Amino acid sequence: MPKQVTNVASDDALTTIYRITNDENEEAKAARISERLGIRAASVSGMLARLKRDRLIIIDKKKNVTLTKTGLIRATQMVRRHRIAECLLVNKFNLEWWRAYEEAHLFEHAFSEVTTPLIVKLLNNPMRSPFGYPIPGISKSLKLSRETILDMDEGQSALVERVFEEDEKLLQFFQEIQLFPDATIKLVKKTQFVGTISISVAGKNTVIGVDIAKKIWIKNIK
Amino acid sequence: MPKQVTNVASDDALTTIYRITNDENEEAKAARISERLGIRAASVSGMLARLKRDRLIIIDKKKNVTLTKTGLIRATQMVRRHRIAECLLVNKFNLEWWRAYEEAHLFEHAFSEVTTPLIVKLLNNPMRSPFGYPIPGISKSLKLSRETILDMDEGQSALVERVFEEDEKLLQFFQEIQLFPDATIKLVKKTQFVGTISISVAGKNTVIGVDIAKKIWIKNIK
DNA sequence: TGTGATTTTTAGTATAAGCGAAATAAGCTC
DNA sequence: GAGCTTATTTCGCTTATACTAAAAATCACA
Repeated sequence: MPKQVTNVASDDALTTIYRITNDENEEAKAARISERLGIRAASVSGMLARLKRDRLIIIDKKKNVTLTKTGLIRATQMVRRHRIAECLLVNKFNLEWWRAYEEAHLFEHAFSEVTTPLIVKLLNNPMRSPFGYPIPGISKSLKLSRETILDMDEGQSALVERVFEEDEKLLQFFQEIQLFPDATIKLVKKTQFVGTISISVAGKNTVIGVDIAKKIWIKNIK
Repeated sequence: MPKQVTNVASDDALTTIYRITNDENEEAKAARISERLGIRAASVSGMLARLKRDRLIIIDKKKNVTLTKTGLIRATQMVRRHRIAECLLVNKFNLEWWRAYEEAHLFEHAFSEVTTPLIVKLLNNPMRSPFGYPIPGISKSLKLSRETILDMDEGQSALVERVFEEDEKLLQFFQEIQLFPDATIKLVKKTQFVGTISISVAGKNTVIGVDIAKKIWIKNIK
């Protein structure tokens, strides 16, 4: 047998596939996975081959990766642990919000069948992560909004549902302007021809790029 | 570069060497490390070669392994994290005492420079692990007692300082008879010629083997 | 000192993870 | 459809970690 200590790498790959297909509703192509995991395309190719061999993923004719039943179970478990870890870190350890994603990445692999329920209990059954994502669990998980700021019209307001969580610099920016889940956001001006959008959060105006706008999902537009 | 995700295996080896030499005051031979890590002697040989190459250990003429300055720093850090994790698990997560060693083994690798201080704060600067071991830290750590039950005479009492923590079955037994750190233990009868010792803990008598007796360190004999 | 028993090392094998370079395959655009 | 560009795979290499089997070195003690 190989080292067998941890399956960190393959679990991470499964998690990434889950996020792309499930949370972002995008096609999971090898190139995308490569960017997200920060490893070379050639390495992803090998990784996908192993995951396929182990029947954790399926690769269709168009090279899109989807999780098999088993793969989905594994990925869901890891995502669940990750988000529980984020709650633990922020709510109990008082970790700075913007650091939670990366630090939770370390903790998710430490959670076991034995400890996870204890932590869930301590946290009082959290339903969402600090970034607004539902925590998949025993019950069916909450539905994700697919609308982003780009779907708003000028003058409309909405609630922030969730934000892209994998970029600490971006999270720090969100923190600065107090753009958190459940914050009210108002679209002041759309100037997509220059690639920017003016929003107002917590009484202050800010200009963000279109790419960033796509990373802020919202709900209850009015 | 290699995979580089974690150095779990070599960190574990360093930790084991630390425990054997420091906590148990024994000679760290490859054979012993092999037993503790649960890997074959040949694998230990390779591991030690790597650790030596990286100047984390020294192997003397008698094949005893000791940590270098760098190795000691690494090992101490891991032991520290491990014991903090034990405290967290038992005191905050309400994990069963006897499970703490193994579960903490998973958590220790999750603790970072950023999160460890937060957890220490939450735990209010713990000085000892649930099994009675000092938590090495910034300040010089507490001195370890080298006396075990075997050093007591019949009729004497003492306080349990610490117990061997790496065997869940044994820990469950300790829990049953309520033999915890700080418990008072009385040596009722020494019958070493049959390899057993009678002790009294929490008002109840129990007979244990000599090998087990060596795994209960005590202090304040009177 | 000799001789079994224990320990340690060597040799050879395997797997997971990565990498770079180069070859292929797929998509697009004109 | 030709030709570019991007994506994916293949090839060849590397390292860490384990294993088995066998050889070599050490120990223990009679």
